[in-house]
Amino acid sequence: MTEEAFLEAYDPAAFARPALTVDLVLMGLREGRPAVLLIERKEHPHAGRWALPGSFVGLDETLDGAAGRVLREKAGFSPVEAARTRLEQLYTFGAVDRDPRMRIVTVAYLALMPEAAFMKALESDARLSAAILVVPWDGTTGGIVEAFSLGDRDRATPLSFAFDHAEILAVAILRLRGKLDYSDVAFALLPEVFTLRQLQDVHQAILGTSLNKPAFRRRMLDRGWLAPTGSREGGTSFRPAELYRFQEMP
Amino acid sequence: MTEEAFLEAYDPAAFARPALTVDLVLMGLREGRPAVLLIERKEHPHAGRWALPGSFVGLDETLDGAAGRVLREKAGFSPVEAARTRLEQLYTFGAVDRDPRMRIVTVAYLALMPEAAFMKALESDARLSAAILVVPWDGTTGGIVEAFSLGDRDRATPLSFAFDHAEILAVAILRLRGKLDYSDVAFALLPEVFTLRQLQDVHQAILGTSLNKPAFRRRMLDRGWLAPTGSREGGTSFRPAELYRFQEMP
DNA sequence: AGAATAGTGTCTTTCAGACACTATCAT
DNA sequence: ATGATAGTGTCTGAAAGACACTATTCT
Repeated sequence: MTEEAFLEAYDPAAFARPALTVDLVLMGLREGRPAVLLIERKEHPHAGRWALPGSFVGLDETLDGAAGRVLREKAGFSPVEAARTRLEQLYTFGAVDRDPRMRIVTVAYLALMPEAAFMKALESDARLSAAILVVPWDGTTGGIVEAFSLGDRDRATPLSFAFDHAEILAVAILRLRGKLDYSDVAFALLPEVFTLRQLQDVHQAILGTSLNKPAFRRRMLDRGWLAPTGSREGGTSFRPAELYRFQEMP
Repeated sequence: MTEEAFLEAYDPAAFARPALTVDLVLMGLREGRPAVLLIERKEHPHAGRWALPGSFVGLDETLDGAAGRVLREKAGFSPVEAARTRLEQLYTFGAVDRDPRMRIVTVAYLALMPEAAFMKALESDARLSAAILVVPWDGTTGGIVEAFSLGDRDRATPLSFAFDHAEILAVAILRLRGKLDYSDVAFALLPEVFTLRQLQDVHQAILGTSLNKPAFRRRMLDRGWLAPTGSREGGTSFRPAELYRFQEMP
């Protein structure tokens, strides 16, 4: 916009333009590590490789709207579940040759959900598979993200990604790490009520490091985001932990 | 991409698609505050309002490439200057009605430059004007950005923005604040060599707060990003300060 | 000498890391 | 009682804020 020569282009079809899609990093936690939902491509190009679920952006929907639609159409979320999922724009990828068929620019989104919703989405659509992400801790640089099928216990054969989706995943993990301790992203990966131990596990899974227990508890409780529910977890064979609920800053 | 029904769309013109642009927040510092370069719109819509420089994204250029082209074509940067300017993707705005003429999605970029380059760009193109940004310090929320013409010393009449460009500016300021103390963004607003006082002024201008001098110096020097040049600033009527140069982390 | 800022020494407070300790629950 | 984890008290060290002080340059 703000183009002087714009008026000449008033006919929307006058100029060739890139196609626009959204691609979603559907992220949850499995086995104490970040995990994503992927689709195995059946057609060319990149047949047999793993891709993020996505869709074209319609003329009459916002980017967030298109991302929400993918959540419902491709991950089997009900409108209520989709509204409860934390959806955040990540970055826009526009390399000229990122798709060999034609010029496609994609707006990547990060969708965070608790483990239960992650598993439900996985089961809702046979095309979806879950992959565990293994991210080397190399400080702040992009780093290479490796993904392994949930069944691949030995982490023997890493999955290969379609298009630039490995890059998108690397950006997703980095963003998550960066926002972890000043925002409330971690709570989007937890159920409604949770223990402090679970919260610490989430942080550790995202950071890929272990954290000091007393310091972590102090920091979390001092922040004022946690409201004790008064009840305790059940089903343990040891002392059950207090359950907390996330509540906005006052 | 990753659309099953994709093959049906193999004809690039088959589906109506949003137009795609880049818009640039050309940012420098003036009078100890953040300032941006804006273009006053002459045509409808939003004639008389102030807009960010931007352009459509060509089929054969990347997003970063299109942003660099705007830098050269609209801000009069030479290729060398453009390459030296720090250009960073900010966020992608896709509200359906953000442009009344047609559906346009825009990828916003933040371009940071030292004061000299900022003034040179301002003078290179008569259509460009500089505006001082006044951002209320309301913690982390979006907040309203007000802009005033460089000549408007009393800050009497705020400029009104075209399209959603006020929102884009708010995101830009917030991003800058967020990255200020873990990244090297501040150095992009300073000349090659600079004093610690100038560095502190940049931080204060972006944050909108004043900072503790000894603590600031300690933090900056301990980070290891500053290399003393051995020479001192000139032209002062008092003790001249040591000049430093930014150098990457080892 | 005086003015003005550069640059530092040090005290205090705050907070993270570490470790050990106590508390509580199921079996 | 035992085992296992929840949860806390406290020491230590690192780093920020505050304040006052010294240092250096120009006029």
